[in-house]
Amino acid sequence: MRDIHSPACKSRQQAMRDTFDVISGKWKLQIISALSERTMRFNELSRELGVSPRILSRELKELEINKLVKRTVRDTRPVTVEYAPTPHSATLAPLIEAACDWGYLHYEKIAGTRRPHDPAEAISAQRQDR
Amino acid sequence: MRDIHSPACKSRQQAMRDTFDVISGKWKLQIISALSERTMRFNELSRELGVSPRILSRELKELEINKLVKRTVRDTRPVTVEYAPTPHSATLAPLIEAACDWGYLHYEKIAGTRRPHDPAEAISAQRQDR
DNA sequence: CTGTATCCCGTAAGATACTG
DNA sequence: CAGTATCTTACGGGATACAG
Repeated sequence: MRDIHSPACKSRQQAMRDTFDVISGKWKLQIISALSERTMRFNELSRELGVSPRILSRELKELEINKLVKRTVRDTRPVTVEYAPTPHSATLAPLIEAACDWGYLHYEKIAGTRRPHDPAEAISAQRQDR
Repeated sequence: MRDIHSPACKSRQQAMRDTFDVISGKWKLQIISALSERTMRFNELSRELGVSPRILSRELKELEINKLVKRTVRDTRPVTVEYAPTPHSATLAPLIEAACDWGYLHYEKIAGTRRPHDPAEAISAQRQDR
């Protein structure tokens, strides 16, 4: 949170954008979390998270490009594919921690300052439907 | 990054989703960063970030609902409106730090494993084609 | 089983013009 | 200056069928 105009902060802003380019979207962090718990095959992961094959396939490719999941073809019959977390995906832990912590903090802030009958309402206020 | 199935982690996942519901989108964190540097008026902010009035207006409203920016109408002529960060927006600092840090780390990881002439290419690889 | 190919929809985001 | 109104496009995401 420094001068947005300084070269140093241009980089910071850029780094932040890079991060969110890589991990944003509905599924990426969920996939990483799930695989961090235990490795899974394609369909297993699909069922576990409730994500359609098309989306899952795309997300896994992107994660693999960024070295955040490891894809292993197992020579079974029929062939199965095992997806696993990587050392690099473990480095996301602090970010995930910070995100969780802030989620709790924000909930307290918002829910705590509103009348009792509408807790957590503002938290998703920006999403009309869903 | 614990058991995704445990009750504790259900809450964690939820907290993470809450966080990203609030700060996701192309502009929210950029707005907060910019305002943390110095308070700005509406058009100033618009030009500074290169975001259209329509989008900026919407983003600022959402941020205000979540107590992440403070809107102050100044009694000038014509009327001007000053946007400022809040104490609550300052609590995002650790998350922003973590995101910046990971962005750098990831850049090193990806760029470092690629041929010198295409740095940062994989970082946005997932957005190129399609 | 592991994906791909199609088709569809809602929403984020941009461009531009306009109002108070 | 501070927004709002309209229009348009791009894309994320979902459903389903199907291919290897």
